[in-house]
Amino acid sequence: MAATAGVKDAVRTAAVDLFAKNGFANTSVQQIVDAAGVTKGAMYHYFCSKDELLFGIYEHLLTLQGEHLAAIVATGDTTEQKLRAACIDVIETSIEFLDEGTVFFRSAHMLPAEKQLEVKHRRREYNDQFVSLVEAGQREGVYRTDIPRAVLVANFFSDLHYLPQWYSADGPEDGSLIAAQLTDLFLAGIGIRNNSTVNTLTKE
Amino acid sequence: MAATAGVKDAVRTAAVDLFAKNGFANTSVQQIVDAAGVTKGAMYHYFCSKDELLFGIYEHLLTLQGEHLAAIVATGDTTEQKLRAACIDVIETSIEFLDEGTVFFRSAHMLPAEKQLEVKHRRREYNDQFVSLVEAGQREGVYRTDIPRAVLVANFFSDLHYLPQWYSADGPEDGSLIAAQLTDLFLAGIGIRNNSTVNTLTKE
DNA sequence: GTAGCCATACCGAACAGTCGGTTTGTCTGT
DNA sequence: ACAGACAAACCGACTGTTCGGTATGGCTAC
Repeated sequence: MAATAGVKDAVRTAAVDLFAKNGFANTSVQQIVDAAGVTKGAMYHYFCSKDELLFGIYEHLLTLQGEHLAAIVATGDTTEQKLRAACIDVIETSIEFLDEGTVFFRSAHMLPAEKQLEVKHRRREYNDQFVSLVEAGQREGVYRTDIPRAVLVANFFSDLHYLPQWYSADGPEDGSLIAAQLTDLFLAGIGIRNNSTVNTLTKE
Repeated sequence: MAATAGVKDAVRTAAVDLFAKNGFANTSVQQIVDAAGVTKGAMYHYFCSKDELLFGIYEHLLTLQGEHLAAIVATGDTTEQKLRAACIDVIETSIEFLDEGTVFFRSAHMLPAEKQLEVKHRRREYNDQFVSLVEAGQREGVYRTDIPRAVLVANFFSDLHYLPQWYSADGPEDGSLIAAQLTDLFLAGIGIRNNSTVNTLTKE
């Protein structure tokens, strides 16, 4: 089943799949290697622990989304364009890696304390960049200031957490459409006025 | 440490605490009974399994929030008043039982499949009642109809899921204030126009 | 009152199974 | 012959649960 060249990938794929379906603690190393079509010896030749398998999932997502956000911030767009692009991107990425997201939000506490700190730190970096965008928008007078920034931002990140719980790729809705809709709801909520733009957005 | 009369309560409290802090799978029965100041024998005299301990947490929250929502729906208020009250209540309840919420959203997949189904079913009941309120508001022309109801509602429930991850009781913000703010953000997002009312709301 | 009876509450050692990880050995290409 | 890539057997630690047994306290018969 696994590609001839690619024990690592086969193990990773199987691990994400099983972790998402049954949870990290309920998935044994034996189940993973069976699903990947390899043996424990092969797996431990490439990965030094089960924890590392889990941490790899976090690494991958955090790096990917961090790079995306940095690229968006570095453009010459307006603050509003940047924030919208950032929202759309992170939702679309979360949909693309839905299984990873499931594991991410459910099993972070299973990581060894040291790795948990690293994840926390890197998430904070993402969060801070995001907050900066909102702050800039507030200074420009386009976002409301009557609610703490932390609450405004939490209101958006919550969508990412919940996504793996309700979104189904088999559903009638396309990922990009959902991304546009959730982004619109968020921006409508934090805007000075509620200018609905979702109808034009979904066409571009 | 445990009240002289109350092995059950002592165990329950300790279990919620440890499950929230270390996760269900990482908490051994021995740890629970040690923290509760009782023995395993005593615990298994009252609870037939570790799973039942977990399920009890779900039962409690689901029953409580279900009753609250039913009471709100049964009032003679307008749809808008009902929806606002429902939002405020469920956020406040989630803050009051923050540890339970942590366990709820993180460890549901650890339940035996049969119990998982029951939880799913009862959550669907809550969800359906909530959707009905939004639907009524749409018919009355006060909520937008350009985004699927499922997305509108998911956008709110997501806040509940995320709450245990960022809200801290030690923080500067009061629970009721956060509830009003998050509710306002949600209602502003789904409203035909974005009428900010949070300033008056937090005074009432 | 008090002796006998019994249900309930509780104890804690032991069991049986599972798991992550390691050791040892084999095969293959160079 | 030697090193990297694996396979298979194995180990020690830990877990949820069980179960034989003890302590307590109320009820009944006399």
